[in-house]
Amino acid sequence: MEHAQLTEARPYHHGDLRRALIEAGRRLLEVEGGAGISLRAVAREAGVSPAAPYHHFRDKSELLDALAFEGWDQLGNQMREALSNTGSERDHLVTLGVAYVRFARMNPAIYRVMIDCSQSHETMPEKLRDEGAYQLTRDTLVEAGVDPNDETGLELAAVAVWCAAHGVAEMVGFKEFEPLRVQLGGEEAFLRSIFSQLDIFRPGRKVAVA
Amino acid sequence: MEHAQLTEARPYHHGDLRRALIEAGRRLLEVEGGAGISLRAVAREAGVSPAAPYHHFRDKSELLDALAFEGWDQLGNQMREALSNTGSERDHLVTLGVAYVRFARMNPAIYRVMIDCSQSHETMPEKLRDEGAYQLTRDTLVEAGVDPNDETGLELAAVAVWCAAHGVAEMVGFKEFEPLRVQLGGEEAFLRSIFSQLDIFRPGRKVAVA
DNA sequence: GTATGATCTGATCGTTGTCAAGATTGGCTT
DNA sequence: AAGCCAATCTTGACAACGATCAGATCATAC
Repeated sequence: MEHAQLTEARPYHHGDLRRALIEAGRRLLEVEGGAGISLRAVAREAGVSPAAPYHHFRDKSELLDALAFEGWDQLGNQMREALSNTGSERDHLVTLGVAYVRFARMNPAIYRVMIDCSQSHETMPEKLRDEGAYQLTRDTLVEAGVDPNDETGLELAAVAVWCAAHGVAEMVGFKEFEPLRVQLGGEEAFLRSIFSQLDIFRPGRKVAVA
Repeated sequence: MEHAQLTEARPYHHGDLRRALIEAGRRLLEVEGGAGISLRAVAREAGVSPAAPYHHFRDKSELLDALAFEGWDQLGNQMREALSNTGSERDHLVTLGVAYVRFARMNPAIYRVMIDCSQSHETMPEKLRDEGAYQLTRDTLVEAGVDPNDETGLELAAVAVWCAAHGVAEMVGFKEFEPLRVQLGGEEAFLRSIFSQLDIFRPGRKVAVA
């Protein structure tokens, strides 16, 4: 939150650069957007030379990984908070989905970094899977009636929820949907409507996972 | 499909460069992946100087736009084909979704370019909306029982389907899901299972669009 | 057959990711 | 307390990139 330490008498060895770089990166992502993030720009923003980051990150991609990690952490917290701020009206899943999409839409550049990192690793972000939103989703699914002993079914449902949330997060901002958005009474109502529509893929009933 | 025309006697004024650049770009996207696509590399692949493309595209982004355009076109065709190759088993929507995801997974770099371009324009790709998969989806939705006179509901449903398909396309490749994929009997079965799960967001019944 | 305008090249600029070599410094050993 | 070591930071460099511009080259309209 506080400004950088550029103007102050630069300490010879910058107390904790790694952290400063991460926060500089986050600032740049929020302000400049995803395009304006170069390793050099991050170093510049943190007040160090262009080569300094290489003592804390092997790659540019490793810096991005760190930014992504923080992003998933923050997202998890926001979803947890959203869940605890809601009454027990039984549509907890929608609450989670709305929180997810809301984060993605309010921090588009950071969210893009998160997704790109995951995809380049071909791996689900640990912060999501282990302690974050994924567990939250599974719990909520069980609470919503999914058999907790049917691990396959539970995993499948969680994947589906995540896929849907991500899809909505990335597609819902297009200008073409603006009329729909206002007609439905704003972004949140729009999101809820979309999520409510997501039964359309179901040709039969509750699928047996065979 | 055929190789480049580097080795031949270079025509002084390259017959139709614009087209050659697009196809060179497509080749690079397929082979090198999304990272290895630079304007200079495309020019190199097409056998022209690094400045040549600027007579046909204002920007690098304009070249990517053209690539994205072709991608959406190709995707539309594949979905149409998938639909016509299927019996009338009434799960046409799932067929469409599977075709969509299949394209995205078999051409990941191109698909990424498509999505990035759309997002940077904050606009739905015209090839999708006007003559492509979107209309196809709407038709299939009507066929599946959505009231064709309820424009709002129809649009909402189509958005939801697209969101879900995109989400699945981008999330379904993670290694964590490999056991699930084999357990369910391969990629297609996995996809169908996920799509079948997508009723979980529905807390009530068929949503009234107010 | 020549002028015009479109197309292509070469050279160049500013920026980026990355690396190697040298400067600086906090902390451990004795 | 002195001195050394390894971690940290800077300087300088390199290749590759996007972009621009002056000039060469060609197809074509007149």
